[in-house]
Amino acid sequence: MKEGPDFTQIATLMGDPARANILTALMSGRALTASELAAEAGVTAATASSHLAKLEQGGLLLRRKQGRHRYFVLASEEVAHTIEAMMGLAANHGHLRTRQGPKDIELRTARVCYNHLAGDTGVQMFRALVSGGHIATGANGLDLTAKGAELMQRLGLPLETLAKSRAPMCRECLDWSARRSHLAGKLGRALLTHFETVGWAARVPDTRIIRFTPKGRAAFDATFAKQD
Amino acid sequence: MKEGPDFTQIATLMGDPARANILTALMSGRALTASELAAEAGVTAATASSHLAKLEQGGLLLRRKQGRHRYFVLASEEVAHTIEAMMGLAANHGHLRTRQGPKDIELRTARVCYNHLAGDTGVQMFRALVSGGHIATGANGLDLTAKGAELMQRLGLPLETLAKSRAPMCRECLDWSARRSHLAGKLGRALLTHFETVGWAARVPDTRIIRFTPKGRAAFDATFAKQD
DNA sequence: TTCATAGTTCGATGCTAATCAAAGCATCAC
DNA sequence: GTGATGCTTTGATTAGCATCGAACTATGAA
Repeated sequence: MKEGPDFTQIATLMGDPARANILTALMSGRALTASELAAEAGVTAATASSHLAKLEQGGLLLRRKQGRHRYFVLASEEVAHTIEAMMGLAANHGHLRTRQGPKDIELRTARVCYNHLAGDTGVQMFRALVSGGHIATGANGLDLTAKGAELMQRLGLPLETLAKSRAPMCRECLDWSARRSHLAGKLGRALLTHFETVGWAARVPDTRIIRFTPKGRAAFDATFAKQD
Repeated sequence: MKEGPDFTQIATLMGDPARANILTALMSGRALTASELAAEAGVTAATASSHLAKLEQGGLLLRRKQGRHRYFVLASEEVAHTIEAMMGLAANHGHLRTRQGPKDIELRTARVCYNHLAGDTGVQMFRALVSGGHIATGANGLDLTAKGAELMQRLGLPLETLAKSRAPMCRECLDWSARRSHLAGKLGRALLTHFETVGWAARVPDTRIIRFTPKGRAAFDATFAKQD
């Protein structure tokens, strides 16, 4: 018995409310300082510092020193993916943090998941890319097709730069709200960045919400048409 | 802030060593009794009972009453998937439970993940199915192609029966040891059952290990050839 | 019926870990 | 330098919870 890796430490780290708040805040993909995270978690700086040390030690967070600030980010996309999976279980079981408000609806419509687009809009994009034959399952998992590369060129994504790093181009990430896959990986990140750069969408400050402009929404829908 | 579902309860449930042992044991996909799980977790029946109640309450387990026994199983494939993700993080960070022994190697070669085949062998099968065009990404995620259906017919899988339930036919599950996808979903389950039925492989009692017979291994490799 | 086995509930115990205030470092501004 | 800000360390306090033995309930066997 007792087969397989021991995940108790990781689970314990995620199981404390203050630490869960910290992790949730970092799901926005932004680097936040220790003080910001303390406020986010609703604890004093001392307590937060202790939590952050543990999270870093446990491999969930990375710490970057910059002047007298310490910035924290999630350690990897895999960590983000696991957190989304946990949120999925929680949502499934009715552990929503708040009553469904307008904010919650916006979250479900479009939000940041670590560094890529999630929510209904993210799922819509994923399905459109698949249906259009722009991404397809290859021997190494999901990958960009030639047709897909063409589309990205047309949109103006710097594919050559993306190709340089060895990280996977496409990854699936299970969306906690829509309960379907959306696109993660380098491409997912690049697309979200692109939408922000060209002004189709912008993040609502201090939240994970992404808000599309009317024009941006129209352009997005034209590019990634809804599937039945 | 505090956006998204609150996963602290779920994480806390997974974060206790006794409960983690219980969950790990149930990753074998078998239904185990309260006493068996108590032994597995290394605690008394009283303690285990308390843990099992909490796990059921938290939606991670299902309880089935049968005579004077209570059988427990994981509540869903999604729960299994989340646990695998946590194991992936843990393995990545060196929290292996034991030093790499022969048992560990067997686990990495072929094991049960909830109800389907995982480990190198599971990954091999997944890649072969994808390369051979037997499964492909469709609008609703991974799906069996016509060519794939043909293969399954040839193997003798009861596709009609499978098609009846509304659960997804194919799902990807990230393998904690190989760090690649293997096949879950109804098809994944049916294939593993098939291998056992036709005697290609058998479970090692009281473990998650699956051991292939020499003949079974040969047949498996012929059907699902290793990819580069 | 009587005994044995499976599981749950209860109460007591003890340990772990979250928390904060205060003091200590480190960095920046002046 | 002096003061201010950001963060960490230390030590004391406290609350929660895992644990077990023992009593209790339910099912099955003889």
